[in-house]
Amino acid sequence: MRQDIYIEDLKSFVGKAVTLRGWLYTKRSSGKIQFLELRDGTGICQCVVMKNQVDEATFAAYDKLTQESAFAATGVVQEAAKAPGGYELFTKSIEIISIAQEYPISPKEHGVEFLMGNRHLWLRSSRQHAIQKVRHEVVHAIRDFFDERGFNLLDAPILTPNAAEGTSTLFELDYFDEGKAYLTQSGQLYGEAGAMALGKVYVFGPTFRAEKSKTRRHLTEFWMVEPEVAFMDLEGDMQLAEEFIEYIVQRVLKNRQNELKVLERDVSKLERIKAPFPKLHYDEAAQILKEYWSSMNEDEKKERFASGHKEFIYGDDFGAPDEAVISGKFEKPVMVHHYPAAVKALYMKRDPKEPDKALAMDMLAPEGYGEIIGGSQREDDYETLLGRIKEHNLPVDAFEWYLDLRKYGSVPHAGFGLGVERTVAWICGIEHVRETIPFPRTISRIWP
RNA sequence: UCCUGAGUAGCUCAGUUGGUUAGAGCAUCUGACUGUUAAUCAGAGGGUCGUAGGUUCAAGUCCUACCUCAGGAGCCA
Repeated sequence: MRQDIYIEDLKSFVGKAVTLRGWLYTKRSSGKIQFLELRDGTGICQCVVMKNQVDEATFAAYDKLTQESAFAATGVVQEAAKAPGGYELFTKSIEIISIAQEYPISPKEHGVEFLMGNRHLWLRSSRQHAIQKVRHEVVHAIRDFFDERGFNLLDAPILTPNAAEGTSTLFELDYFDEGKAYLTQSGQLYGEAGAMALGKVYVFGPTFRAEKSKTRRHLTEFWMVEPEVAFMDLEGDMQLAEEFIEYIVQRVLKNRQNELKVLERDVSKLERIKAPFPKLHYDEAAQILKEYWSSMNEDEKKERFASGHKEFIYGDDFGAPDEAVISGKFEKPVMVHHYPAAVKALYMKRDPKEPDKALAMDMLAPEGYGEIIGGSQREDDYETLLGRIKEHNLPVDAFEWYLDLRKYGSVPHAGFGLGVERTVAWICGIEHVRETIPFPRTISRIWP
C-alpha cells in the first residue's frame, strides 16, 4: 500500500512504495527515460520515469510539467549513488496537481534587483532554502540557550512613545489622540524593567531603524535578541555573550551540516568558535589601529583613504573598516570593551576606575562580518542618569518610567543585543544580510 | 546625505574609432535521444537599447538633465 512521505524521510523507505508531493525543481530527459527533480520543502528527490514501465499519461506528464508545477509521484524508493541526495523514486505514476506558468527564475544566474523583486519565489531556491533552515536553527538555539539558563522571555512593545537612544532615526506614525508614536529601535529599556521584575530576561523581536544605511550589513527592519540580567556586571555580560555565541554556532554545526554544504561554507572556520574569546580593552584595540596606520607608506594610506577608510584618532568610535582591521587579527569573535564614554549611549555606566570609559562592549565577528553584539553594564544611579538625560537635552518626562527603575531598588545590571541577521550571514558565510531574512526591508525596498 | 559604478530580448551579458537588417547563452516552442546531473544535439520565435532633450548626413555608442538599482562612507546590530 502506498504512503505519503516527505523527502527527508526517504532513507527509511528503501524498497517501499510511497507517494511524494511537491514542485518540479528541474527536469531532464533522454527520450525514453526521464528525470524529474521533485522539491517538497524538506529536500529534493529525483524521480525516474521509464517509458516501458508506466502508462501513457504518466510518461506524457513530463512534457506538461513546467518548472515549479505541482505534482505527486508514486513509486518505489531506491538507493542510487548517482542521484542527488543518494535516493531516487522509481516512478510508477504521476498525478498533476497544478501546471505553473512560465517561471521567471531559471537555474542560471540572476541579478540582485531581479531576485529581490521576486523574493517570494526566490525563497524556493535551494540556497535560500538552506539559509532559512539555518536561520530557524539559530532562532531555536537562541531560545534554548536562554530557556535552559532560567531566563524569562519578555516581549517588549513594538510601538513606543519615545526614542530609546536618541541618536538613531526612527520610523514615526500617528497614534490616535496621543500624538506621535515610533517603531521600536531596541527593547532594552523594557528589558531592564523586566530584569528588575524577573531577574533574568530576554527580549526577542523585530526592531526598526530609519537610518539611510546602504551596506551589506544593514536592514531597516531586523531581529534582535536582548538579554538583560539583574546583578550582572560587564565581566559577566561578556562571559554570557561568548558562551551564547559558542552555543549558537555549535548547534548549527551539529544540526545543519547539509545546509552548510549547500552554502559551501568552510565549516572549519566555525568549528573553532569556542569560548573564551579574545577580549581587548579599547586602548589595546586602538594600539592595533595605530600600528596598522604607522606600518603604511603614503601611497598605501592614500589608497585606504580613497576607499573611505579614515585614519583612526584615539577617542573616536571604530568605523566599519577599523573593525575589519581589528577582527582580522583573530580567528574567533573578538570583544572590545571600555569604549570612551563620550561615543557611547547615555544609559551606559562609567567605570569608576576610568571615569572617561564606559562599561560597554562590542563583539566583532570574524571574517569581516563586523559587529554582531553591542552591550553594556547600565547606569544604575538615579542622579547620574538624570544628569545625563539633561546633558543630552532629552525630555526628562519621557524617561520618567525608566528613571523609576533607579528609584525603587536599583541594582547593578547588564545586558547586550545580538543582531540575528548579521549572525546568520556570518554563520552561512554569505555576502549580504538581505538573504538571511525572508522578506528584507532596506532603504530602497518594501516589496514584496 | 556624500563618493563610485551600472541600466541593451523574460533572465545573465557582449556590442570596436558613431556607419547597412542590434548579437550570444539560458528560458519558451518544434524535433532527436533508455541513466541524466545547469544533460546534450538540430531548428524557430522573441528588442520603444532606463526616460526626456541635444550634437550629427548618421546615435545602443557622444553631451546634458532626470529616474532606478548596486557597492562603499557615516550611523548602527
